[in-house]
Amino acid sequence: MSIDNILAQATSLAVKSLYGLEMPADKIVPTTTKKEFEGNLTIVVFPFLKASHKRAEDTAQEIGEYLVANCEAVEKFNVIKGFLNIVIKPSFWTTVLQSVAADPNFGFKQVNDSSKLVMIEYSSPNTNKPLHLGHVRNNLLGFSLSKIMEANGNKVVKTNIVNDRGIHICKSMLAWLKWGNGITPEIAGKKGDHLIGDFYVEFDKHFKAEVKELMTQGMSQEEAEREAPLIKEAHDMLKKWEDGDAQVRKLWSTMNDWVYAGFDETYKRMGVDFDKIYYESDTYLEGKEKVLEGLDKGMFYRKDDGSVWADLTSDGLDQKLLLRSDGTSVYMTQDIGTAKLRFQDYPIEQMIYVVGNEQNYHFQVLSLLLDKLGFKWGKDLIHFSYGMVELPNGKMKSREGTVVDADDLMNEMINTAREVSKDRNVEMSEDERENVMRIIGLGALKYFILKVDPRKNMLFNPQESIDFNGNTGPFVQYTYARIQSVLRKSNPDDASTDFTAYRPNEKEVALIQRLTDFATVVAEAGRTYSPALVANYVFELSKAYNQFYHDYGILKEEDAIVRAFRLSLSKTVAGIVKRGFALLGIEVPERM
RNA sequence: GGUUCGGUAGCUCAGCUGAAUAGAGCAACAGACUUCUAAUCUGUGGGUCGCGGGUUUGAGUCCCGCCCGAAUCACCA
Repeated sequence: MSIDNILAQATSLAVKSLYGLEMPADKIVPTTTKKEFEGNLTIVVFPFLKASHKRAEDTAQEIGEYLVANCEAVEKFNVIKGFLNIVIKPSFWTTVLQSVAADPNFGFKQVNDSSKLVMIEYSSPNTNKPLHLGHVRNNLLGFSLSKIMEANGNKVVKTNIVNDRGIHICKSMLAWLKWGNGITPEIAGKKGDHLIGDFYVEFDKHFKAEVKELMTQGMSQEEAEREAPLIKEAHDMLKKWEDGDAQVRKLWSTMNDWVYAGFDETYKRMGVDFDKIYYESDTYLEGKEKVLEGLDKGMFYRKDDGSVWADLTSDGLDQKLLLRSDGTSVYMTQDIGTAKLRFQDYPIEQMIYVVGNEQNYHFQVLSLLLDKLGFKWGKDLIHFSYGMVELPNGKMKSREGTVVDADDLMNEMINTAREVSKDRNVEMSEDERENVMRIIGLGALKYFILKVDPRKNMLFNPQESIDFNGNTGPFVQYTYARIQSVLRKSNPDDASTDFTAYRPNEKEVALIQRLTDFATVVAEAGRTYSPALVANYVFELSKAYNQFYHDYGILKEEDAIVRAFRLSLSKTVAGIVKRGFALLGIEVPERM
């Protein structure tokens, strides 16, 4: 049990015994005492005044006296206005450190057979272009969320739904046929996803030219965009694809395989993975079935033109199209189909979709529809909605060439890490150096993205935003590397020295207190689906450690007991930093 | 217009279920390396928490209204 709980329970007993007030312990939340006052934890006594019928100061005084007399851990207290500042016995903190140090799973809940099964969908790329900065945010959030859910005792299945069919894919295919001259990723010396992306752009270029030409001949823009020969060809191709035309299907699968090879490389570099991948080409027909089933049961209705709709007006929403008049699927239908397959494959108890906030309405509707269709988790599905990444001159626009490519970005970050560290002389092999630069570069990128509240749009300034000092990934990584250096140089005998009798000083107590916060933060991050909480916590912990490191010697300390204590403290901090960063999908280097 | 989400220091952001004088980082300025890693540490300046009401002993936080910004409201995905 944590010190917070102990104190809360003792206080609960105190107000019961002093004032006859029934106040459950979980309603009393001791806070960390502000650093300008003496004390470790503070209890605000205002809520008790109605029962005590005394002034705030007197009430605090009485509770303080009760705690000193009845609570083992409390040493003394002071009162300022309605704030009861409590000093915990220093010896108590030593025990706390020992228990945290001894528990490699401190703060995590066990996953077992009866754990809840949570499926998390993230990434969800299209196969017509490479991953960009928006996907980076998505991937990092999704992966981190899966780690956080696991740490909170859930079984997690990470999944990805690949949008591998549709008109946009046909555009790339068509462009490749027309202008590709049989080129392959091998011949081009280029990742497959980038190659296909180039053809998508190529299509757009020619298409625009055609539209422009038709418009000079007097067509309106909409008309021209509909009548352009290229788009007609693309539509023909889509029709052939849907009819299962062997040639088109073969080209389709070849080109998609190129893209998947490219994606795999990017995912691997980024450090994210999936337990199960679904493809829209497999799921879109399933959705249609499910919708027709719903139509039979009278949940949906058919218009005169044959299209099928859901009426959601009673839920405060609109009419929503589910099948086109020609019987083909729309986006919503596909998501229903995917849900159906997933439900067949796994006993899902909770579903989390990591998808951008431009889809908020879509998921509101999806939740209602899945619920109507009888999916247990439909009503309570979580749309983990995150904001867009903006650039200094606005949004990313592929047409204007302002898309930040994921592969380029990661390479740039690693190069920056090399640049920043070129004057440092930490000895390591070339292989290790390369790996460390990778860890630091990616760490900077991941931390930068994950420390921000996911709901907010975030600004990415390639020149200025990525810093390696201050509140950054490398700052935290440095703290870890620094501790490892100390541990490497320490005397093994110190590790076995008993320091139970040691009474830690103020800075040390503050650090231990921070360490115990880890459990609270992990739980809170799980409850609110917030990697940012973990990121900010690990930063605070690192900062507290760096202050301690600056003020006190560790190996330099002559007293063997103090030395042993500080080594244990350092080692424990490093452990929590490493585990905290692991929740974010960020690695830590042994030296840097 | 409807719905959803944002607005905190010059910039980028914290601020959990209400609590002490609203905090970090960057940028600016001034300091600390013969020392366990200075990617560090210390200090200074910088705020009408979008605006106005309300609830409360107490509001950046909760409620109402307004202003500004974003997303969305397709037989696109």
